[in-house]
Amino acid sequence: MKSDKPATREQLGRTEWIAGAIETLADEGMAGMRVEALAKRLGVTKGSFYWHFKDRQDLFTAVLHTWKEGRIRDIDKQSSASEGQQGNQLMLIIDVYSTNRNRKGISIELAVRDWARRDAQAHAVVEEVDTYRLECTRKLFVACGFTDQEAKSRSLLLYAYVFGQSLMAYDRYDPKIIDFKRWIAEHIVSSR
Amino acid sequence: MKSDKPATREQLGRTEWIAGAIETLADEGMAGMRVEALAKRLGVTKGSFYWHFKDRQDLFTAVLHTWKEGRIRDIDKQSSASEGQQGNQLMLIIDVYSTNRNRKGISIELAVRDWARRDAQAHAVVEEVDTYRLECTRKLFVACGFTDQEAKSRSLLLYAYVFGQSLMAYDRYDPKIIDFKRWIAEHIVSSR
DNA sequence: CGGGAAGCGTACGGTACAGTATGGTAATTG
DNA sequence: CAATTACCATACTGTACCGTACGCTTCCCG
Repeated sequence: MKSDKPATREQLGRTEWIAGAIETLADEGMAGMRVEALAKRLGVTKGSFYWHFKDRQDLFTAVLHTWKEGRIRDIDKQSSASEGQQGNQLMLIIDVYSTNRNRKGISIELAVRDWARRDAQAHAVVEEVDTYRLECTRKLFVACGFTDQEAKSRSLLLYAYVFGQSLMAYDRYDPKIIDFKRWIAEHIVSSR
Repeated sequence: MKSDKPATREQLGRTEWIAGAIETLADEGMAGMRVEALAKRLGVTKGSFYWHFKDRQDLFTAVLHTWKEGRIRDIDKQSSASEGQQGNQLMLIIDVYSTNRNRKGISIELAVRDWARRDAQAHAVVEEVDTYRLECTRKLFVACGFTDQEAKSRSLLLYAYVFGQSLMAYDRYDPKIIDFKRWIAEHIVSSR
């Protein structure tokens, strides 16, 4: 029987494997999601992996599920704005994805989205997350006084911008890039 | 000696290999850029590949160079707007990257950008292309009457939006998505 | 204390791929 | 026509990986 209280385990479980896989996904993308490479990273061999997982696909499914749950939780946290602070909250969402403070999160985000371009399962998860995100920001925009249509448009613009921005190489474009980013954020959240 | 007039060749050259590689890049990403797989696609064996290329990296470099040249040409073409038509030209640029009409081009774009996240050479090429694009749209925005600062901000927003938009899965968000896209395009090009 | 199960290491077969070596063929050139 | 060259196929080595089979250890439970 399984111990009811794993408590302070020293051995690996699915959780640790999934966490390691997500780390690797951020660093190397799907190309790094190899059983033996992950095992090396965790300091074990693949004997452990095939104990906890049926095969690679089993891990992939678990990674997607874990990522989705994490995103949903983050979105819920970001959407809980006190009355009258919805505008600031939207600015904060943009900020989280526009700065280097969240480097790892962005890397995972991009890796999963690239994955989703060729994998139906990943695509479905991204679609769920996107729908949830767009819906939550829509409510924030509506709370800011925009019509439902405009709120939806601005939500789409907001997320498309932050994801696309993290794909570009604009470092040498202009040293005042930070000012442009602020202008854009305000232009998305407010009217001009 | 090399024939001065290759004329109607039936054999493969670097050009055909590069073209096939870019096709594969669009379909499968960097994961598909394998010598034997590319050879199969072209109906030859890797004996041909290692005649025309030193190694894989040689092909990669050539692919990046070819892609860059193509982008520069496209950008030049897009930037040559007749007087007073710069606004429409900007709308057209958004349209090209927002519709399924340019599916392959977008796929290549995303594949190269994902590549650039882990490869310095690809990153440098993307940076050149981005800088060139941002500069050209900046001029168009300036021609529309915006200040230089605002023109730069809008250029960054424009490209970040189109790239990010092609990363998202919003098909089930709202059937009127096309209206939202139009609103966004106008909001980026004009003021509100 | 004996036995079973959880958890992991090791060894193996099979596949896919990079790169090299070398051979074959058709066209070109002297 | 003989020799060279461009171009490609084939065969081979070495590596990396997936998945399986099986063995070893540690712990728990009766």
